[in-house]
Amino acid sequence: MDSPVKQVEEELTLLMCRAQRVRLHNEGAELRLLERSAYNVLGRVHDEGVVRLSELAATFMLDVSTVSRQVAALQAAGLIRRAPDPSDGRAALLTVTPTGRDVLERTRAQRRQILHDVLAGWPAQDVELFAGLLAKFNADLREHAADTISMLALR
Amino acid sequence: MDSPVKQVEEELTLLMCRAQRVRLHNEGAELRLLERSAYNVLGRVHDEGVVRLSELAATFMLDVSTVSRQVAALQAAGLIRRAPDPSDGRAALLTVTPTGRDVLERTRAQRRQILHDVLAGWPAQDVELFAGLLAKFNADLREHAADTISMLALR
DNA sequence: TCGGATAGTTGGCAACTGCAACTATCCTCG
DNA sequence: CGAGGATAGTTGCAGTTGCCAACTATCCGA
Repeated sequence: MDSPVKQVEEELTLLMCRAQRVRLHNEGAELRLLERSAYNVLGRVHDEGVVRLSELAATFMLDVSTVSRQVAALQAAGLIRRAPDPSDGRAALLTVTPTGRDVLERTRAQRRQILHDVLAGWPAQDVELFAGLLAKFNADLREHAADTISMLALR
Repeated sequence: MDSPVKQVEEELTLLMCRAQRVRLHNEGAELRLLERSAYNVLGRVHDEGVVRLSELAATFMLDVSTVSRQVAALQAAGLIRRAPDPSDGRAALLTVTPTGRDVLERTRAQRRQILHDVLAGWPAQDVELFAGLLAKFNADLREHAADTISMLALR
């Protein structure tokens, strides 16, 4: 096994472990933003414009049932709207409400600011490179979905 | 907010969400390997040689209580050994047992193989670049630990 | 029109996490 | 040297996330 792959594996492992953190108790601040999971879903719905639930699940490589609950919560909070799909009575089309859009924008700005600070010492070129490689990696992950799942999850 | 940072944020978000997958039911295969969390901890202990629990927690940016339980499980499974720290009666020094080492090696080989497949189409140079940037990112994350936590977890 | 596929939902269960409270040990300072 | 604060870990408690399986409703091809 060649060494760069080994290093990628190690670094990804570390990064993913860190990402496991779950934020609780986020009430209190008047500007209460979004929880991790909600942010992911809301952000995706926003970027797609209109999506189906099953499409979201595929993107995130999550079970539809998982996404179903997250969407339900977002809808209850008034951040997402579901409209019946005129072409398929089983499906629902998800869109972001104005409120949802507003909350998302604030959350994103905050995250980007933090990331901006973390990357402050990086040459602009490296940031671009990193962005490109991450994008490529995500794309390839999705193509190898079946294998990938075993890797991420570790069977 | 400049665009490359934005893209990094988006790609990381996607990647992290995918990493949320938790694998259950991993019994069945005779070569039952490690679960995600256990793999992370075991791998780190192995690489460090000897570590304290609190050190692990800092590396993963997790609460010590969380790591405490993971270590306890690994110990119960006979993959990790704890020895009292001769220089500090409160602390314990963690090391990997021969069995643990064996299981870890198998798991790692499998993961690397999968990653190898995902990265099959990449020029060797890009893989190296990616590895380097990930490492740099992880290092910077740890320096900005306080901010980082809010970002990963989303407050 | 009937039966198999598809979109989502819900119930049940396990894994992770964090915080707070608690024990045991360490260490500094009077 | 003894007291009190800091530090290493553990445990109780509760919340989030995730998967699978079973179920409903709809769609679509024969």
